[in-house]
Amino acid sequence: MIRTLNSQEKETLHSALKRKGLRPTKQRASVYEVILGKKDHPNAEEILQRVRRVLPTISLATVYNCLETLVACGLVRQVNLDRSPSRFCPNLRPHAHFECTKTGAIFDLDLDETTISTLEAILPKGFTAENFDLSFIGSSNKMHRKNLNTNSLSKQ
Amino acid sequence: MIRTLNSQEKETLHSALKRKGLRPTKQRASVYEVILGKKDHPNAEEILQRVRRVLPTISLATVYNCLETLVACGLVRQVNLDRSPSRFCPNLRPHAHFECTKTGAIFDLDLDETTISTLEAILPKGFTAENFDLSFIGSSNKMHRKNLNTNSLSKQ
DNA sequence: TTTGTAATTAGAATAATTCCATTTTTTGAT
DNA sequence: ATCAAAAAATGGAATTATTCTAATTACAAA
Repeated sequence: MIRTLNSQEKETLHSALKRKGLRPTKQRASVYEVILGKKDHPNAEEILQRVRRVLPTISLATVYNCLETLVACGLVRQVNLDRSPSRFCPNLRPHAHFECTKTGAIFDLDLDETTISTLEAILPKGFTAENFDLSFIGSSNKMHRKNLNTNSLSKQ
Repeated sequence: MIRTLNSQEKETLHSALKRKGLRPTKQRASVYEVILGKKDHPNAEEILQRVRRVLPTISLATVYNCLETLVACGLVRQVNLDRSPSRFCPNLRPHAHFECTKTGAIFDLDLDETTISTLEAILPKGFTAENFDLSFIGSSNKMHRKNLNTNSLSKQ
């Protein structure tokens, strides 16, 4: 069940790479494809397993290289929860993460404008944030569906 | 310049340990002392260096053990920013962290009730958080004073 | 005081990630 | 197309934070 990039996604990838003078290799495309294909916040090792179904000889080092490139190009986000291996996420909207202690599932929680303003207001004068990270840990009654193709949830 | 625990701090430590059936050893007291003494969010290695001024033979493994114990007792908090080594913090009030990209300094940003409510309101129905982590990365014009004995800042 | 339990210790082991040297691929100029 | 230069991929070694293990030491209660 291997999803391929549609032409719009391909264009997004190619132009983001070109903007930085980087080449659109099949390894980079496959890693990007895997991250878009199943939005379950996989780590590098899991991404390696999935990419190998298409490129059986890709190495873990290359997966790390591709991930670094995709993050630097702003195409995917690196998510660090506590000290567990970094996970990767294609959701570029402002959002928080929720990790369910029962299932291990990670959900995106989209943030509305009001909430974002409240977060910005936490900063004292003289502080400028270029980025923030917000995560919750707890339990939820949402099932962790194997093929969930979005896990963004909003309030209510 | 070695600070020692005052009687109230000693009492806090001893009773928190006793509640879990753990012993108040000099290693645990020293690690706690170091974390209270300079609120600059040191990591395990930095804590080792500081504790060794008092207990020259303490090992890194013991520092890790003591930190785990103190965190489990709710006396200190473990702060993970990205994938850098865990840091430790004696501030038990609800707060966020701000890491300055210029100086590396980490500041506590205390959160008021309204902000905490806004954070809780991010969770959809069916989600219950037992904990959250909020951190900012950016730059600030606050100096990183070597002997800053508090780094909590509030809005304004 | 012994005696069992807990804590400390040094060093080995682990795990995620990065680094390094080599090979392969791609690009652009001819 | 052909070749040279640059970039990327590769496998394996190195690094780093942390945990584990086995042995020793300290402590508390009987």
